[in-house]
Amino acid sequence: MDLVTALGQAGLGRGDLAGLAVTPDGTAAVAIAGAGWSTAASEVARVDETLRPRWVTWSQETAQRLALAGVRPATCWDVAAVHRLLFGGWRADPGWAWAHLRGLPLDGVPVAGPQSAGEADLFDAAQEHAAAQSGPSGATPDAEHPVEPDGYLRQDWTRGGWEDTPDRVLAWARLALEAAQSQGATLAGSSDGGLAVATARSESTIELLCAELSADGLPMDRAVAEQVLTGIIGPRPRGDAEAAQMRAVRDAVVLRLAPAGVTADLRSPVQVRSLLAAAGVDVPDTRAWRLEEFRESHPLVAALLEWRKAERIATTYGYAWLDEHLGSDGRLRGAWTGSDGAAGRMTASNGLHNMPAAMRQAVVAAPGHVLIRADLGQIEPRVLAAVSGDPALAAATAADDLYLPVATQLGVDRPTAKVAMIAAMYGQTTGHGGQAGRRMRAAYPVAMAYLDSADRSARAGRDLRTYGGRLVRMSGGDRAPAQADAARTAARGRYGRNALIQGAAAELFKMWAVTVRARALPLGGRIVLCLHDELLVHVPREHADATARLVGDCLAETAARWSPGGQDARGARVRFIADICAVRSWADAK
DNA sequence: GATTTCACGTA
DNA sequence: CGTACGTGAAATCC
Repeated sequence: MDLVTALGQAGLGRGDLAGLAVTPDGTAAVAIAGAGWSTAASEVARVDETLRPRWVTWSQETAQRLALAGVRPATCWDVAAVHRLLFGGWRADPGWAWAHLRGLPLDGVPVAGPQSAGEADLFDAAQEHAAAQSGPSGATPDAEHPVEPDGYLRQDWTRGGWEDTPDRVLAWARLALEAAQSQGATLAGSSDGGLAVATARSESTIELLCAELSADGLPMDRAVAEQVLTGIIGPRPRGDAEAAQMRAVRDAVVLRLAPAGVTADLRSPVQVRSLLAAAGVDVPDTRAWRLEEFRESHPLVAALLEWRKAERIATTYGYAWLDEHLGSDGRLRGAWTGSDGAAGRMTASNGLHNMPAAMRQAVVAAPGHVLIRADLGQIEPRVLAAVSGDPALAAATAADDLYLPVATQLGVDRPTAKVAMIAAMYGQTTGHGGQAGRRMRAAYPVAMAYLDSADRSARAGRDLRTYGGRLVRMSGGDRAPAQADAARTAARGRYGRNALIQGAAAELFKMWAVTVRARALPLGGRIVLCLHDELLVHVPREHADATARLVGDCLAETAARWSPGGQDARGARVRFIADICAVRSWADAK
């Protein structure tokens, strides 16, 4: 009997949990209550298309292995992602997550997984060693049981030693299922269980998207990228000598504006500070925002700031960057994570999240395709309205430009209203209060109380939870020093209020993104970039309009589920808006 | 050689 | 008008 039939007969239906483990070579195991199968990744795809269960995985690694085999499941429950939601922080290896679920003392967890690239080699060596030791007939006693008598996961399993026999792969899948069921029960019992479970699902499925983003990459035109670089730092040098000479030429442009006889290594902040002092500019450090006020009066400063721009491109986003990360297929690739350690935003490496704006013109759809660019408008104040349940602020979200009704309400102009709102959300350090600030308290007391509460808790070292249920740890670690001075205490308060807004915005964004991922697939649409409040979807040109509409529809649906409002005591419905357009190049947006 | 600091790109 | 992240080079630590 094939797997689809067997699972169907076993009663596995849409959305039901099914444990899934995949070995590096693409062999899979599927576990449901009371039964399990060893199979090929391609069978996982067939089951997904016909029965569409929610696959339970330990971490994004499973999705990465599936993506290599061309398998892209619709949904999952990722134990690591849900662990980060429930318990905060970044660490989420199986042994660590398991100990949390079982309520075991954390100092007893046997050995952490690899925490840095530097340890990867040791980790691999340990894996090989374990595999060599077990051998064809050398299974150690209890090797088939991943759980120790004391309740912790066995060290050889958490290190990856489960991959050597089909039975062990299956046991690992079964254990993931068990972990997920435990996590689900915990979430369902939390204060807003419905939202928490929904958040756990989107935070999980984002891990599938991350694996796909890493595998697919961002479409980029190498010739355009090289043109951009040529315009800023000159043509590609032919060798190290030429590169050094071009650097020297760029340096000379700045240094000839220095006082006679004075020179410096422009790459050394200490020497730059001395150089500036010799030119009559006395600054405590040489950061751009500090130098900005001297740009007009001192040509040396202006030249230095221009030099810094070019130097940034040359060192971080130059030809070496293209050579290293832009594939011969015209895709820029980096690793993606579904949630960072603080508020749970997505992160990406290799410059995907901090590419200079000038380079956007090189981000171009493939022939016959377009990019649908969608970015959320004024996401943070709208999120504040939703998570705090402030009826007056919720009413203001009806406007396309939220700051206009806020300005009217406060009796100030729009720029003042905007500054007052942002100061309230993130905590100002200068010019405390002010008239606009006092009026904010009067006009939006519920929202302000929400922020004040977050600020107080954070300063006191009490943990916070975002609207969707992510734990933001403020206790322990150096985030809450016993003898905090006033400045550090205030910084913790700002961190806390920011984490609740940024974190909730990230949760809404990810729920939107996984919805778009699912709905755009039949049109051939693929998300190719997530940038905190902005999505890029790569889609065949003939489906451009339909995809643009779909992205907007997905936002409306997601917002309605995420922040119901209207029919209950929460008050007015919060409106979320997105600017959506179809473009050939990312730079053409707006 | 590893870690910290400075600086700056993105949101 | 604050927070977050990732990166690279210099400075510093061990």
